[in-house]
Amino acid sequence: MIRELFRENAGSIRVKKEATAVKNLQRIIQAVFAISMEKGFQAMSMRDLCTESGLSMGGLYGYIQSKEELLALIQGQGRRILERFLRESVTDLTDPFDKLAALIRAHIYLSEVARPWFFFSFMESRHLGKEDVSRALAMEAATEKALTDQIEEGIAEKAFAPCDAALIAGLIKAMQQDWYLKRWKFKKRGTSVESYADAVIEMAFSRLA
Amino acid sequence: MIRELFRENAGSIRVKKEATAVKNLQRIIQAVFAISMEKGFQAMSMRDLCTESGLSMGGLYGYIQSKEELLALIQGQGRRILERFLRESVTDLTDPFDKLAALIRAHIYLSEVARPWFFFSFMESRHLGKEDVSRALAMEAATEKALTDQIEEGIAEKAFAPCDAALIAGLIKAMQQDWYLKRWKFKKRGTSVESYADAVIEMAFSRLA
DNA sequence: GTCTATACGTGGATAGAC
DNA sequence: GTCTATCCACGTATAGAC
Repeated sequence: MIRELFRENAGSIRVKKEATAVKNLQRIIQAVFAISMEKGFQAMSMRDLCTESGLSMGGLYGYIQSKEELLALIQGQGRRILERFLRESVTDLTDPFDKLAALIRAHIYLSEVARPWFFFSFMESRHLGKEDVSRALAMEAATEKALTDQIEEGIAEKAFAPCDAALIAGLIKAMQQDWYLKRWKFKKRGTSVESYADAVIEMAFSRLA
Repeated sequence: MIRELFRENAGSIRVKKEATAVKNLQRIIQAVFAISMEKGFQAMSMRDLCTESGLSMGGLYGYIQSKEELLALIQGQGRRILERFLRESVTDLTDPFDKLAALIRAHIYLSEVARPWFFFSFMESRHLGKEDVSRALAMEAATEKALTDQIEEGIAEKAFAPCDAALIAGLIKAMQQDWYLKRWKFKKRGTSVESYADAVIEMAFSRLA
């Protein structure tokens, strides 16, 4: 995953030895997540990042060209994760309820696995450059559209009751998002990712049945 | 509202003439919301704030003691709004469905009226001092508990089907929050606050019936 | 490839005139 | 009560040694 990121950005990374570069990029990105989770990306100084990642200022700047570019880099990585997810989430299920459930569940599980990125992206993507903001919004719209399409398909097959599919999709998405936005809450309560996904699915099914 | 804020913080505000102080505080807070909405509180420099609010650096510091204190000030104001809301949201309705609907609706309407604060608070409260973070979390828990209690009451009266009230309350809250977190989306689609609240209520009712 | 040292700008905050 | 001018610390980014 980081390897891909290295290859795609090889042009702007001064360090050429792949093994070293991948190892350090990994540390840098993890450090960014750790610090941003606590104080936010804007408040993170490059000195903070050096301390946390174990690199020096000079070393760090061998991997990025500016703090802003670092933001875009991480954003890009996440976009790739999501794009792959959207491509691969086409299942061989046929029942509309099963298909919708699979879609809801897959997204929640993905956000559990890649939670640092989801959280980071939600909080920081507003601060990107104009172009990257549009791309982030496009990804957001795409995930929501996957839900909308699925609901409309179910309505067309008369499996779901007629309703405003886009509106319902938005509500489902809001519930999905809460899983990575409020993790501290769920952790405290001991809610598992499985039971949370089940709860969202049950809520959606009640509404659509 | 700003008047209250002035009186509660009179000790740390150098300007003593109420009319002037209230007017300027109003401008300062609006400016903070405007800038933070775009680039975030951390990225907002005090010079940005001066330009936007129309005050000079010296003038500005007659109202606050530090940038950090400004954050706490705004946070405190919002907390008062929410506290008052929670006190006043006790209705004279008796039907569990009606009571729950009223609670859901009231919160969404409040977040529509005081949207800048809700959005700001969601995005920036993590960056407060330890003590203020706890207070913010406590408010969050309180609003969710109001929902939980209402659901449990309905279950006890056999109006709602038995379920994990806290989990359902969390899902409802997630949907409520989406209204102020994704306003651009709803604006683009032309979704009205009334129809959004209706949609959330319908979703909740389907699940609980 | 990585470090240390440093340049240069901007940040928050204040002193003192008006 | 408000402004202008200024202080000093810290921010990002780079140059050059190793």
